[in-house]
Amino acid sequence: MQKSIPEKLKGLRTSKNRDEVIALLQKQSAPMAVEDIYENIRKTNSKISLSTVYRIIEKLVNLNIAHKVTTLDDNKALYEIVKDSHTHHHYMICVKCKKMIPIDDCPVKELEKEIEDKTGFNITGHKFELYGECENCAHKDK
Amino acid sequence: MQKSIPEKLKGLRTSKNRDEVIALLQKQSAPMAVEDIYENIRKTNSKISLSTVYRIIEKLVNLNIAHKVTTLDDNKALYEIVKDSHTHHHYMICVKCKKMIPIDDCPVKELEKEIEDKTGFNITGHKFELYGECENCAHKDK
DNA sequence: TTGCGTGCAAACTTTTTGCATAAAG
DNA sequence: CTTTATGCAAAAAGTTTGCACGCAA
Repeated sequence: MQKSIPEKLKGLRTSKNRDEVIALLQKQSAPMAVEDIYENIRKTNSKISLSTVYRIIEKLVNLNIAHKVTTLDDNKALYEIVKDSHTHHHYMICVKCKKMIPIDDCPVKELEKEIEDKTGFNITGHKFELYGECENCAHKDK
Repeated sequence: MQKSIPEKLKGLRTSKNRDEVIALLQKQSAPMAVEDIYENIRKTNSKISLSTVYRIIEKLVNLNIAHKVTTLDDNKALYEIVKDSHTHHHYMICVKCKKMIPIDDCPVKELEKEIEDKTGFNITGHKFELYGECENCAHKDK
């Protein structure tokens, strides 16, 4: 079982900024860019700085509270809250509208075990993304 | 069936630089960063410029000769020659030594079809990467 | 001769860092 | 008090662009 976020934060000083970043990420259904996190928080907390957001994100990733997600079309990193293993999921990314659509559960788990046995690699994580046209975009144009 | 590289290049002017980039990428078993391509080619062709490499890579990606690969630990893009569907493969990335180890074939194909049926998404590509410790690093230290 | 491909330098974007100050414990 | 967290500005790192020139066709 995974530790809860408050457990993972144990030992650190409290920080309003950090709490706001966590709360914001928890509300999202798709990963967010650092810049977007910054601008969003800025609406209600005009003092936070971009470098603080970067530093908070770095910490959250180290504590395994957030994950980095990378996409093929974008040079900037996206982040999302780590889901525990049975809510953990992946995304389909529409190559037209760029929407990221969550896939309900993770279909990779069994594969992972198989490959582990076959190769002797000790697998601790994975990344899985699908690209294509979402229903909306497939119906439009053409 | 896929078009061959010379077929894909049809219509473009010949370019020594582009040929060297393609030849270099074809020799690799793991994807390369633009900077590495640049430095490698520079050893024998001291005149090529970094922006030319970027422009060549952009063209190769548009022509579907090369692919972009993104990894979680690195902010820079990596590129590799597009493999046709039956040699197409994925990587296990060692979180310690950062080595990228190819997984022989693509175990995702069936999954893809399944998800396509279930969701109505028209899947055109995917990304699949495994993270963990390679055999070497697992034996070392600890 | 036309215009694609290239080198060079400058601009841009994203991320990291140094330093002085504020706030937490 | 001591140390972590923060803001600001500057620096780095990666990528893109403008311009003039060379070379392929």
